[in-house]
Amino acid sequence: MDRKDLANLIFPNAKDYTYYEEKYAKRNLTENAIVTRFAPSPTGFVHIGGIYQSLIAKVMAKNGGVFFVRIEDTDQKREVEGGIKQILDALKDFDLCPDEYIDENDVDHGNYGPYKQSLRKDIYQSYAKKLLEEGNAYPCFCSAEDLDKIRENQEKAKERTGYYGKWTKCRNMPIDMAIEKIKNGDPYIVRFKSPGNPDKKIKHKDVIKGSVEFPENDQDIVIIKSDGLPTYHFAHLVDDHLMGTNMVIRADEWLASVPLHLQLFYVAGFKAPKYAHIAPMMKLDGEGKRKLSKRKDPESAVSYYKEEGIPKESVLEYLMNIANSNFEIWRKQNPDKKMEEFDFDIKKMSVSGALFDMVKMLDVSKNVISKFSAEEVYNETYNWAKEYDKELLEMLENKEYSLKVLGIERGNAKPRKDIAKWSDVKHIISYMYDDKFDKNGEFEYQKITDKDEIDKIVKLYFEKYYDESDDKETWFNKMKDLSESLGYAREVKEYKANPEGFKGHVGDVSTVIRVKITGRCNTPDLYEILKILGKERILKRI
RNA sequence: GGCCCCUUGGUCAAGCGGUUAAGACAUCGCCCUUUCACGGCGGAGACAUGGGUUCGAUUCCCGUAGGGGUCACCA
Repeated sequence: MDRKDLANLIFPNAKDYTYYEEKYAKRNLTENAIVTRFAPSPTGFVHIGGIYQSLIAKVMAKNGGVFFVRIEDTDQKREVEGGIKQILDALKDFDLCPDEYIDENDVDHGNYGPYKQSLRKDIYQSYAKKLLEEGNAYPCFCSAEDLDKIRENQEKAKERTGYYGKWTKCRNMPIDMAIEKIKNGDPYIVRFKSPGNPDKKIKHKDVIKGSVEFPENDQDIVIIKSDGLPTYHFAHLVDDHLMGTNMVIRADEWLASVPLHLQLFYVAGFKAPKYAHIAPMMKLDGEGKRKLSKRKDPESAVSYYKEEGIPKESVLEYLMNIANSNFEIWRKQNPDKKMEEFDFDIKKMSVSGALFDMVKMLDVSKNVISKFSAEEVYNETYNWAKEYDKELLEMLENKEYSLKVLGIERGNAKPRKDIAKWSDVKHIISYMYDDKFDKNGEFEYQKITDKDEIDKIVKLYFEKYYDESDDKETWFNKMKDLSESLGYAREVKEYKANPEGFKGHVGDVSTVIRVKITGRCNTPDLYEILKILGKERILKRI
């Protein structure tokens, strides 16, 4: 009885791995094209970090490379129904559609599928069989209790924990004995037989982190679990080899596994990909920082951005900012270029995690939205409202009118920057809608607060000065005339030069009109507001 | 605890042995402005710490402290 018999006993039906080597031909790409991937688990939660990773993967693959998505569903306990659709939808929402993927109906798009690990069981088993035959893997019969015991002893002896070297029980089990146990029906899993020596170091050059040095791996990690599915590590080896991945872009929590992964590739005889470990986004928590957490931080979910109405362009711009900080300088110089034109350099990515700064994200978003046309703002807000705000939706039903409202101070050289997210819009424009405006509300006036004075100003203005057909200059001059007639300065400068000589200035007076008509002391251009409101509606407000 | 990585203003960050140590967000002041926003100008604000190496260290080396990651039949 030899290793081959053992391998055949464990995987009697597995094809020889060479079958897959031939089936999945090497990709025919230009020399520097990057093949990379996003490999999420369908857990029902899409983390913003996944979008971040995909963004980077997508831009890395843009020059003739391939960006594919592979669903990592080997842990069936964590799988959630509809998880795949959620992931795909999220990518689509952010314009990050992969070149190759599997859809929610298990239909593959691409020639290197299945792009879902639970559908690749046979493939993994073929490769596990290969390792078994070569003596690079072995069945392990240790129970959970055995493993606990080993760990206990290790802790007692103050040695590293894990299944390795002298602590292993099954690594050197005679083949005949293993065969007998299997035939006997003893439960087992398959382990990798690590050739590593932890006294030796391996040097690895990470694309982002640079040179790192680790002790060699000597852990005999599990490659095939008792359910017949592979562990992440083994699936990574097989899938990324077969799918032709040449750069693995993943979260930096994987960095510590690099010695293992490199060893796996080496032992299997395959060329290892390059690794780029990206630092996670962090969040301030008391004194320290921690990763953005699914449980504690709503902004960790991609759904948050959709719900808040933060446009995808804003999120993407902000993420690009974090990824390559010189992006914002480029953006300033190239305000109208598409983000794809930015010369992204993965080597410039930060090695340590940045605090996620929502204030800055919203600032980025204000800039992004300020470049939108009124039509675009309208459409986006409308779509958002359809799903999240019925009241706003009603306000927007009159498109022609809404377009006017949203178009105030928009489209010129210095556009308004007051909208950071679609959920802001209702509050920003509400006074332009009569049913949202309560003329008897408690308004806060700025300088002039005396009720009689306010009434006097308003009365006089609408009786003597206001004319709907005035152009802006005339309107403005009349405001000055009004001010002057009541003892206020025509010009602010005039007032500042001689504050004793006036009751105030034209700004104070126009603020009274502004508050009376809008209920607010801060609004965009009052002339435009009055114009859009129209005489009839205005008079009802006074 | 073992192993690994990191440490420049409140935040994100340029910097690669000699700089007045960029820029952005936030903050403050001024200007512009009939309000606000925008825009312009300016202010305050940083190289964690102790040793080396060097003519000279934010930059290189070692230690200390702090932070983060990882040590599963989870990914």
